[in-house]
Amino acid sequence: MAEPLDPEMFDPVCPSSAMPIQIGDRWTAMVVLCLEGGRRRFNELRGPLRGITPKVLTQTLRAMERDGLVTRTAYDENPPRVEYELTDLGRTLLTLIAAARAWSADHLPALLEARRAHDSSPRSSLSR
Amino acid sequence: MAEPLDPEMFDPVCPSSAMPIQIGDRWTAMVVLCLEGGRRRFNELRGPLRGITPKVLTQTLRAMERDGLVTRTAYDENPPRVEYELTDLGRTLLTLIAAARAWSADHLPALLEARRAHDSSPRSSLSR
DNA sequence: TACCCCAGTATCTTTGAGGTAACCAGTATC
DNA sequence: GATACTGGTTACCTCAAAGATACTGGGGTA
Repeated sequence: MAEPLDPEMFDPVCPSSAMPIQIGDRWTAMVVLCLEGGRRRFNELRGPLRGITPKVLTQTLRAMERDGLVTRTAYDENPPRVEYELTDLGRTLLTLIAAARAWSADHLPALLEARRAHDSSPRSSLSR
Repeated sequence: MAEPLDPEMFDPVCPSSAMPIQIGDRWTAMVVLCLEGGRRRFNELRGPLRGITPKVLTQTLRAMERDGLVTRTAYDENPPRVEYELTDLGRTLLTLIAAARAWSADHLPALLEARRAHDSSPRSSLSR
């Protein structure tokens, strides 16, 4: 269906610790990006989504299905096969995600530097 | 300094239940919008941020200060006075927030309709 | 003397996000 | 025939964050 996903496509250091922008749940934007290239199976998604537990992936996908962002297709086979695909509505999030990534590219270093400076300032450990 | 803030500027129904885009913590984007028109005092922010408790507002502002998004200025007066103001970095979030709001204006109705349809579908309460 | 103001703290309860482990039904392996 | 494996999902528990409620402090006002 599509190229295999790059298991390193997301930096495990960044996700929610630094990135101040979030689309939907913590993993929604990454799922959208994983599905950008076409439909994917459940365990195919687990690779790039470093450290996501199957439970949380199920929750995320269910919520996205409910919101009309992805479709879920289950094939009556053995072993079972389920494929997820972006809807047109889900695809509209791509531009927004691109804007968020552009912001990060432009401004995240400044934010991290401010944080570092604040944390290492002697003032940050004193009472106000 | 600036016009008083409209206490109805945010819809208490929407916040995180429907809006699939989030900047920073739950309240960060709203704080940025409140500060867009100029510096504001602590209790001035509590009005439009319907239902925020002082504890959470303090936490939010402290985190934003740490990240270099706002500055905090305390005046040694009685009663005490503290003012918060957007930094240049904080101001860069405005375009991103505008993009998120534009997405919502364009697509949120479709998302909510998908959710409503899904929830009222008999299938949603059956086993898979 | 009592009370109010502002900008927060302190304490407790509730919510929910996430981790671990098990499940199912069929298929391959030994 | 018994065991292990497979993919997707579920049940159960834990722990940190969010929220509700109440209180602080110190000068100004009645």
